[in-house]
Amino acid sequence: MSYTYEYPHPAVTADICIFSIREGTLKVLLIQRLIDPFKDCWAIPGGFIKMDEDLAVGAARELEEETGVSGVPLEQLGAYGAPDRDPRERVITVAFMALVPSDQMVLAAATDAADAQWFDMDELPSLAFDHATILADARARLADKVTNRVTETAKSAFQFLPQKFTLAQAQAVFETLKGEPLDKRNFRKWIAANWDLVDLKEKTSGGRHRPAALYSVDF
Amino acid sequence: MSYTYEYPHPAVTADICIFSIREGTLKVLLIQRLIDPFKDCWAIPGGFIKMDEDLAVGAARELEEETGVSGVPLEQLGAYGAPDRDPRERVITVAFMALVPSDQMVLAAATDAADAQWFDMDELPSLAFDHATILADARARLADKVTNRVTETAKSAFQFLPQKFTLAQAQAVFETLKGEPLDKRNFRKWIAANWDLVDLKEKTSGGRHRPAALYSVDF
DNA sequence: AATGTATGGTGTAAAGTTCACACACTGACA
DNA sequence: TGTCAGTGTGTGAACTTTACACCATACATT
Repeated sequence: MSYTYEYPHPAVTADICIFSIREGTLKVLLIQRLIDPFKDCWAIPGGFIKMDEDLAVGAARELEEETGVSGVPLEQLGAYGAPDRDPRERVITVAFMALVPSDQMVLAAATDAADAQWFDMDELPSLAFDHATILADARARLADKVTNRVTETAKSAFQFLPQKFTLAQAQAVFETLKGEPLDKRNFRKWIAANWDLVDLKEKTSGGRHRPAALYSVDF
Repeated sequence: MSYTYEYPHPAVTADICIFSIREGTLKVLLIQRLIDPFKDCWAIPGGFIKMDEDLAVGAARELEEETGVSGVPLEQLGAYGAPDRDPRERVITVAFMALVPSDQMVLAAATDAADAQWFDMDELPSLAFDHATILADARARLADKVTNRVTETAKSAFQFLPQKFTLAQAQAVFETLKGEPLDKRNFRKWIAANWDLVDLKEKTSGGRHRPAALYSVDF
């Protein structure tokens, strides 16, 4: 089967930066490429957009195919289209990002991928194509979104917390996402002002310290 | 000549929202389509990306081809790719926006365009494809950029002012771009704080009122 | 010459936001 | 009963944002 056009057409892909928190640090999901170009190289997951699907839908499909995750709010970062970003042919990619809870995830290396792994954002391997640029842009956007406005992205931060959580746990999550330490008192004021926290009137126990109050969040 | 691929490829275009101020109101440059689909319909200028050019370069080329304007800082808005946005074939477009001084512009209807005209943003015709959506997004972004940060976009606001201008003239320009009235005293504080205004020690004359001080701006 | 009119030009106070910062509390454990 | 480790709490300074009203000056009109 082949497809013929009167004028040259670029290929269009969607690439998705999937962030998560594991072991208290910010991770990104990368796949190891099975085929050239950049065979064996690590890359952010993504793939070709089908002719009858919307960009966000295609990105979600690729995301689900390669990681098993669905239902995450994808945010578009923009299009990346330097002429030589793919050595095979002209490929324009539309980048998306998502923040997902990693415990719901089944890592399964799919087509075109030898492996799929979480990488610490501080210890990235060298990446295929211009993925390092895309990922850096996504990282900056993530930090921006998470604490500035009450967005879908910020909501998903709570996915890293158990149903009942302490404010210290919440602070740790937001610090990881933002990439910088936050002031304890200011953080508590912020979270109380911006989210609907429910004081569960329960306390943690078992720590060698004063018990912490447990909260849940309503959206 | 034809181009054949193993898998189907979408076409990729760049569309550019070109804003300007004419007669004190915000205008956008539209072209009237010469060919189907949407023949005779108005649309934002744009065209197909060449295989060897960067997205922004392609957008700049289309912009120059269709309007004669060059050297404007284009800002990417994002990709729009609903499967049915173009009835012919799958077309994904990358939208850009720019703010240009309209007096440097030579309006020349080019290939695919029967006419090119400035439209008042408050009196838009119905637009081809999903251009109404793109344009609405661009409008919102413009209002955001212009007064919030000292960006390239904000710099270009001064292109609508003569070299020597009064603060009232400047305020009118910024109000037009932002789409809402601004407080006179607060505006004067803002512009003095954020831009390097040079007091030319000259005054306007001829008006039936008190003369105004003239300024120029250094970047 | 006096008056009207149209625009130019100026300051301050209140409200809200952001940021920095230090110490007492309490349960677990030894 | 003492120490450890993390919990929990309030205020002031700096800054930003917003609201708001009156006199000044040139020209035109009478």
